[in-house]
Amino acid sequence: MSKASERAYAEIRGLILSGDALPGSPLTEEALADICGVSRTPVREALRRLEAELYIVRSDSQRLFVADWNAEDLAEMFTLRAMLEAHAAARAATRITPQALDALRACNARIGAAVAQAEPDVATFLNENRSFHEITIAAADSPRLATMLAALVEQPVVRRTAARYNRTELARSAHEHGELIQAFAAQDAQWAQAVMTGHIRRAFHAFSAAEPVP
Amino acid sequence: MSKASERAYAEIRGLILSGDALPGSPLTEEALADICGVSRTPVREALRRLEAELYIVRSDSQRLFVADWNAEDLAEMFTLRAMLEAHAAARAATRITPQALDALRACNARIGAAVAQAEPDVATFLNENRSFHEITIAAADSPRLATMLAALVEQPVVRRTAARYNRTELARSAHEHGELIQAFAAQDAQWAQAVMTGHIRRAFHAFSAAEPVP
DNA sequence: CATACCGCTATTGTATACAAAGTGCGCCGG
DNA sequence: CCGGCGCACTTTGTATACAATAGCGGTATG
Repeated sequence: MSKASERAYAEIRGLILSGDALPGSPLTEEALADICGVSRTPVREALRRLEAELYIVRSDSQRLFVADWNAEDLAEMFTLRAMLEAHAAARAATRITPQALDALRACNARIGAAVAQAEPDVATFLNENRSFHEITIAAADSPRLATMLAALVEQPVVRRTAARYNRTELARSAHEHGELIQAFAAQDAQWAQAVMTGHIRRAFHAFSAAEPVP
Repeated sequence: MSKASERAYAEIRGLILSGDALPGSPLTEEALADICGVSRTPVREALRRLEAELYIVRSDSQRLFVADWNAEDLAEMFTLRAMLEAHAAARAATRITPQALDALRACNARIGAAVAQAEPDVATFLNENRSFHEITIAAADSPRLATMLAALVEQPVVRRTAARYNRTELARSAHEHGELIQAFAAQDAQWAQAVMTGHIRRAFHAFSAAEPVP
């Protein structure tokens, strides 16, 4: 996607995820165009994409509203993500290159360091965690899977999950990554799948334990 | 999606799936606009959607080409479809309404009739089969799942699969639907999931047994 | 007082014009 | 003859103008 479209997408997505645009509230193309400082054309493209990713919904006839994600929707997202990302891990186990494996090791080393500190460096954790999962998904070598997962992995959700983790849990997360690396090194698809499933399911429960939407 | 966009989408998708637009061949917005008899604007929307569904790919910089689905891609599609649609069946098992269940029964009765004939009515089979799966997915009550599956269930692929089925296999397909209905009636999610998995996996192997792309 | 009809307005859909960017071809120089 | 540079053309991206449509409110009538 090109500059203006991308900007509009990021901007509108930000409005929704930050809560500035409340669930159920109407969105008009022109108002968004003004906010983003671009014309309606790129806004429309951004909206199509956001609609496909279920950030927004179309009413009876074509009016747009911010989607309302309830607890059940979020649970379903985690379930789908666990299924698909575990499948990705299984694929990656037999396809990953030595280079990618090294990249994962480096990534997880940085996560370990960030977590080991007296005051864990959550920002680094989040960045490296994202890289870790991105490398894994890339190693699965399935554009379809990558596309689907992209619509399922919401960084604000991940952030809220990590914010809830204490140091022990952050360390456990890093440990799970380590086990995943072992599974990859052994090219054991089942193992990788199981570890990833647990990894995501645990994140789900940590997320659910967090206070409701702020 | 509205009239012109929808038309462009259907038209272009048709070009690709019919083989009129060969894999790897370039597509230009203007040429497609001419073919569809609309302007570039709705064509662009259609292309975005087709890109998201991986019918087309974007080159290094923004030029569009017909995607090239090889055997591995198709296998991955079936695998993902089996996973997701089985999950949908599991959800549907505990959520389906009596009305929807009746609709499935009626649907499958028509499939049974179409298959029982000396010369099976494949057209009816395909229509009712599609309805059957659509009702199931709707009963799962997960817009996300529905969106994802929509990009995975290609009717031309289904058609080729069914064309390969002989009467015994068509009947077996109907029988599997019947078992799914039983699982739904019993509200047994695991059973429903297992039956659906087998149903799709069997379709995959029937499809693979078919001659390579004509 | 309720309801139905009509017309205005707000919003989305489509077309077109223009801007930007990339590609390929031809020309020139080594 | 080969390689690099530059220009023209093709193609995509964005803005804007116009068309169609749906929603809303007012008014008039039963």
